Amino acid sequence: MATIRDVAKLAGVAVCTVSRTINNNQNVLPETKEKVLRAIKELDYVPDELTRGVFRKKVGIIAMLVPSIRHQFFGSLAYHVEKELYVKGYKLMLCSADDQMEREQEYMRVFRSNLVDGVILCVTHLEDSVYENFGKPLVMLDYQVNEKIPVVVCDNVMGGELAAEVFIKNHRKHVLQIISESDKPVFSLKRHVALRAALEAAGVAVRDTIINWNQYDFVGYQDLSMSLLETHPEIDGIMAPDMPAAAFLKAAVRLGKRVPEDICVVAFDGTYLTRVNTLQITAITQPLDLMAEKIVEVISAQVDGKELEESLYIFPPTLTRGETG
Amino acid sequence: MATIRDVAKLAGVAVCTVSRTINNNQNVLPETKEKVLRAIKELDYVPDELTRGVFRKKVGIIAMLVPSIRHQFFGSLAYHVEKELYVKGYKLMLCSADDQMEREQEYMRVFRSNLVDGVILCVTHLEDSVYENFGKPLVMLDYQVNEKIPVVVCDNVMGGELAAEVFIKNHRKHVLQIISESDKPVFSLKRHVALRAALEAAGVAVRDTIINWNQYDFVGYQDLSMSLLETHPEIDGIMAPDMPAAAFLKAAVRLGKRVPEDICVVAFDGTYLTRVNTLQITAITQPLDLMAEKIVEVISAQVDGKELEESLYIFPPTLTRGETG
DNA sequence: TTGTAGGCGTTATCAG
DNA sequence: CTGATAACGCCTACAA
Repeated sequence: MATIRDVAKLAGVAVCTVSRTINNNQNVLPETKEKVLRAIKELDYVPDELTRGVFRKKVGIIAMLVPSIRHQFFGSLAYHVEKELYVKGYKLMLCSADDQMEREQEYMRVFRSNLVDGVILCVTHLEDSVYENFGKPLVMLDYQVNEKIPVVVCDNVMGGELAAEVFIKNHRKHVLQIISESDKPVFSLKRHVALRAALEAAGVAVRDTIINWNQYDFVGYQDLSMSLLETHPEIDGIMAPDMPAAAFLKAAVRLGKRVPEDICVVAFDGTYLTRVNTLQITAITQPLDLMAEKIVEVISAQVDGKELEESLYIFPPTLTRGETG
Repeated sequence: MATIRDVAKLAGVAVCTVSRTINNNQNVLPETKEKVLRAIKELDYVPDELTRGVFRKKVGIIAMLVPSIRHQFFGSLAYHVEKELYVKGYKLMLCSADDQMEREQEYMRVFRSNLVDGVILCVTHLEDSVYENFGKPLVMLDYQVNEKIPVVVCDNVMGGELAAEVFIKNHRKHVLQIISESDKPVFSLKRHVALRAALEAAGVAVRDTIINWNQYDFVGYQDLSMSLLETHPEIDGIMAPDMPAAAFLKAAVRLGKRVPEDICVVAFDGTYLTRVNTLQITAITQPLDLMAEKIVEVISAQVDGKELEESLYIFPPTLTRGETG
């Protein structure tokens, strides 16, 4: 790999002239510039972004840490985030904690070593102090450590209420909600509180099942849903994230239940997992494109040293009517 | 952010002593080491991996360029790749070309700027010379430029034949295969040649529909499948990648066709998209875990300057019997 | 065992 | 407009 020195030598100019040519382009005689560009082409020279990064204290990479790349929700979110980042000239470094705390910790360490300019955190199992003392631009998705660390999140209360409406309109009596276990007061818990409140006010019974994210893949959800529906045949409505929702739909159909007459399924998130099924699943859809836009706006503003006006950005979800409720 | 100098000052030693403490740990008096470690902790010092990278000419990051992060196939593959990379101490930088050549090109440029140690390429729309003159460790997934650039791929011929068997056993007469358009002689085309050969030998008619990856999302596939099945009611078998396969299944059911009696669906890839449906889709499953293992082995061997014994690694797919054929 | 000096590839400063 | 020179933060000789 050619260095800037090689280019300078070949072009017969000083190193800094090459540097100027690559960067500002100011104060370089057109013919000198021409010579330099020819040498660059000749040597197939590409500036070392690593070294540049050392100097500028900025590499142009934003990291995004997710529980697992496999989850379609994060795949979709990452898709939109990457798109927005690209427009601003950043590259995305997508990292998967693989649902392990140890790896989450290791990644947080790596992020602090200047390999990235900022971090989008979709997973927050570590101690608050880790985030408080992180020392680099941060955006979180489901948990607010303090007012200094911005959060972009969908309006979970509204989401829970939208779901409740669906169940009420369908005259449900026993609704089951699948709750992801959490060691912290994350925003997504609010949807469950809201759903319960709205349903109980309407005289509907609500049952909670708490699950561990890292314990289930689709097959696991399938087993869980089968046994739950068998044990509790009274259940006539379910709210769950997309993947478990699909599993419950599958289980319900297998058990001979009619959908939506016997059982309603409402998926929370609304990725295309809710559409691939023969029956389209009714969903509370998070506006991932808008959220991604805000996430990128917030993280890049911080990288540029700007002050943020708010620290909490809430986006309303929408109800996507499907055939399951 | 504290630098190595701050640590040295606080610990009352020279900079290089700190460096040695962080790295080798050789030839440092236990008590000196102790002092240094205390200072590191005190200052919450994290070495600047950027600078280290400049020196070592290695950053510990491997990039993976995919057509689009949204595609579950690449999400799953990335999941396994990341897992293997992590074990070897590498971080993954997952990049999405978003099905645009321009972005593919831009990423290839960035990759050469030393921000990554090697690249896993799942998308290869550029001129061969770009890959030939890349100058960094490379692994490709579906296209062999030359014998110097290693390829990890699933046995597409075998995959096509496995699919053909399914159709033949089900006594199909008119099979449709969905082919991704390609400007290059990629390996995945072989599955279609193999399927056609095997089916025609058995007297089964084969129809091809060529699609453009970047033209369809699930809704697009749904429209396509609907119109194709309506226009060609004689079709009684379909081979397609997971997502279009799911779309065809949905369309078939909507059109009142019985599955698998009236129409068989075989998905190629076998990600969990084939499992979330009420009917599990029969699939030709690529061994992504094994492939990822090999990919990482091959890329890291190159980063370490080792010579590769082979340049083509082919993995047999397996037939996952579902309920659609 | 520890410290000093020089270099990695760039860029900014300040002469010329 | 262009060229030395120092600096970024770290690491490896080589010297002490």
